[in-house]
Amino acid sequence: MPELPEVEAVVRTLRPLVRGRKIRCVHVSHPIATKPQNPAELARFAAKQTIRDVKRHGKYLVLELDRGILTMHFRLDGQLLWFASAAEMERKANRAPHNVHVDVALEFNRGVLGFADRRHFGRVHYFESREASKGLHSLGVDALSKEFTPKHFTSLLADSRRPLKEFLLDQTRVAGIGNIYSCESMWYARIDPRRRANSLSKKDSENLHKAIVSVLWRALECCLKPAPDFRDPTWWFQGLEKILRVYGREDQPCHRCGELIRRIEQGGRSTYFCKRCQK
DNA sequence: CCTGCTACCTGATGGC
DNA sequence: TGCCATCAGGTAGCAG
Repeated sequence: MPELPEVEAVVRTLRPLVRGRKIRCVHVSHPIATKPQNPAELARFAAKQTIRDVKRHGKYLVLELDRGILTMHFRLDGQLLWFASAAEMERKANRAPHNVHVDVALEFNRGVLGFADRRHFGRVHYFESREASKGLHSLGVDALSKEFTPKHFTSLLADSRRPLKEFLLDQTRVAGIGNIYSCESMWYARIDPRRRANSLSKKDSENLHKAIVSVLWRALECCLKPAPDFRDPTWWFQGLEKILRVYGREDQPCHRCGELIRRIEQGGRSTYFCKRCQK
C-alpha cells in the first residue's frame, strides 16, 4: 500500500478497530519483517500493551502504545488483514487459495491483526519513542499536514538541484509522495519532471504544491470509498486507475493535448509525462 | 553532506 | 506449455 493516501485510508479504517485494545501477544512468522530488529524482542515489547492511538506520518503507520510505538511500513505490497481468531488466521494465511503471507500478527482478546506482504519488503518495528526511529525521525514535512505550505515547499525546492521527480520522491524533504502521485502532480502542474528542483519559478512551485495537495486528497477520497475491508484477504484499493491522468499511460494520448505519453527512467523508477504540455 | 546504484523479494505479464 | 525477461505503488545501505 504504497503512498500517503492509501496509508491514510488504512489508518482511518484501523483506528476504530484497535484503539483502546490490548495486545495479548505478537506472532512473527517471517522474521525478515522485523529486520534488523529481533522478532522476540519486538514481541516482548508489544505484548500486554494497549494501543492508545493510530497515526500516520508520510507512508508510515504508527501504533502508539502505553509505552513506545510500533511502526509499520508497507513498502510496495504490504497490507493489513483482520482475522476473527488465531485459529482463523492459521486456516487462511500463508496457504492456498489466497496465499496471503502474514509476516507479523498482533493478537487481541477478540481478533487478530495481520501484517501481510508477499514480497516481504514491508517492515514492523518497535521503538521507545518516535525520536528513536531513524525512519520516522528523518521524514520531511507530511504532504497532507498544515505545515506543508506553498512557502515551505518553495524553500525546499530552492535547496535542491536534483531533478524534480527525484526530489518529490525524497521522503526527507516532503513525506508521503510516491511514484504514482508525483507523476500525476507534475502533469497537473504542467512541469517537466526532468527539471531541476531549484529551477522552478515561484508560480511553478505554487502550482505544483496545489497539484500535490489536490491529487493526494482526491486519491484519499477514492481509497475511502469503498473503505478497505481487512476481513477480505483479497482486499485492495478499487478504482484508483480511473483517477490517474498520466501514470501507466505510456504511448496513450495525453488527456489534455493528445500527445503520446512517454515513459522515461529517473533514479531507477519509471516516470510518465507529456512532453508537449509539461514544460 | 549529496548523489547514484544495487539489493531486497515475489508474482504478474508478455514475447518467443 | 514452458521459459525467460521485464516490470511493480519503496527504501536502506553503500561507494564515490
